[in-house]
Amino acid sequence: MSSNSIRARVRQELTSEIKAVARRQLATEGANLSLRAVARELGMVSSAVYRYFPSRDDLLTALIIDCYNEMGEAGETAAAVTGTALERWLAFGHAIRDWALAHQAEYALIYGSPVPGYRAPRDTVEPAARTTVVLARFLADGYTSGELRVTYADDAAPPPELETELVQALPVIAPDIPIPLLLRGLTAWIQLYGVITFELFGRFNNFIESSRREFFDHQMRVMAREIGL
Amino acid sequence: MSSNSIRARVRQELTSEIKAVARRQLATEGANLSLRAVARELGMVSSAVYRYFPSRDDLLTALIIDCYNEMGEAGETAAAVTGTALERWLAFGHAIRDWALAHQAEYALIYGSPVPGYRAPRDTVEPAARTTVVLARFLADGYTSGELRVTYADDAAPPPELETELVQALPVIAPDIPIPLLLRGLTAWIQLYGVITFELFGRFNNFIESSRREFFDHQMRVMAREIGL
DNA sequence: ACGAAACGAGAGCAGTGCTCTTGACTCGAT
DNA sequence: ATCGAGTCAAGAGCACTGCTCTCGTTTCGT
Repeated sequence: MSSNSIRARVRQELTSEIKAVARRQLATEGANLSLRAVARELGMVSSAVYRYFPSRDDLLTALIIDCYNEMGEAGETAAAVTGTALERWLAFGHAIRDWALAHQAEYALIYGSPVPGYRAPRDTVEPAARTTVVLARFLADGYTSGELRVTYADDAAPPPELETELVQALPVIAPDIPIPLLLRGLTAWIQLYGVITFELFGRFNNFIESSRREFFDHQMRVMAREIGL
Repeated sequence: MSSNSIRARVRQELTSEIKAVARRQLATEGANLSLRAVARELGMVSSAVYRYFPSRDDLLTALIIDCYNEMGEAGETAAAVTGTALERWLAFGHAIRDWALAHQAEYALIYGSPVPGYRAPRDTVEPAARTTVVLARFLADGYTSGELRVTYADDAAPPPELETELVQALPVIAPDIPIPLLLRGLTAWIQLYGVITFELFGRFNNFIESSRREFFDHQMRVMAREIGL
């Protein structure tokens, strides 16, 4: 059978070996990592790498997909922990942040500036949505189970254009939650990644240095109250 | 006098011309713009550009400083508008967003992923702080004038390590405001740039498309209430 | 008017992504 | 066991990059 042939196995191993080396290079070179340097480190010639990834962008795509999946899995397992909704929310947030801190270059690759000239293929959108799906499910479950207790009494009503667009997107995001809760969830979503991005991209330098984890935790608790925890 | 010599004037003009071309290239090539391409577009040879910028990184630094100053100026003039504190807050936020939308590559350069291998020199920190200074002054003025009415009754107390670090940083950021207000201001600060970053980096694609301005406005109003407007 | 400094142009070096060709290897089917 | 097809690593080569150095020329301050 072809899938177990020597060639297929070697190909599989070499493919992940290339990705591993490329991810190590990502830390120092960022998105413009050198395919030739990867090949050099693996003791092969650059043209050989093209047997495994038809272009540098395809290698980047493979890395991006892997990173999205890793972060998504980290978020999923954290959110699946047993405990109160608040505990699960905090576990989720810290899981995302921990992964980002441990893989700064990878986080920059998937959540930082878009790589110029790179067009993300369709294969990336599903892995990219994993963490967002966790969050949406968290909101939906919390709402139907009653764990999220929010009163939207003094919420500013969204302008009609925004509301219709949100209603339109609701079925594919988080069905059966009210628009005000979705808006608050979006605030929390943006805040979560906003804090991480600011932290990793140096916005807290010479300002918040030793208590960044505490700051993140505080912001996540503020957002927890925002979504009704 | 040397500052009025032909050479000095030509040098001044060519310097800004190089920066202008480089910024145009920024849109298509991002942070890895080509010094040679810039030179080519200006009809000179690549080595000539090195008379004006000793390295590509120095050219990037010049662009970064210019961008910080432009955005800072946009924020300053917007915040100086006459009106209620809420109006000034909204004007500030939209000014930042408008500048970012009009200069997407430039925004990515200063607020996106750190350029690998690039170390920002000291000259950049003051321009970088301009928008933040506007915001800090806004908080301080609003607090002393009583325009910001916040009750911190059910605010979660920050952990002591975070509080001491914030107290330590308070004098250089926004003197004479209480820590709870500073924390809420940080939330608003992060949210402002978080929404813009998500919008520009494609996080809203296939989700919020035509009502992005309304969404941003809504988030800014949520944050306005957060800081007591 | 003269020496110094600044300047543009060109050649050159090492590196890059990518293509094409060449020869060796492995595979599945006969 | 053999043989054609597909796969592989290697190398040469193209156009590009940042950067350095040298070489005449121009401009400056004195």
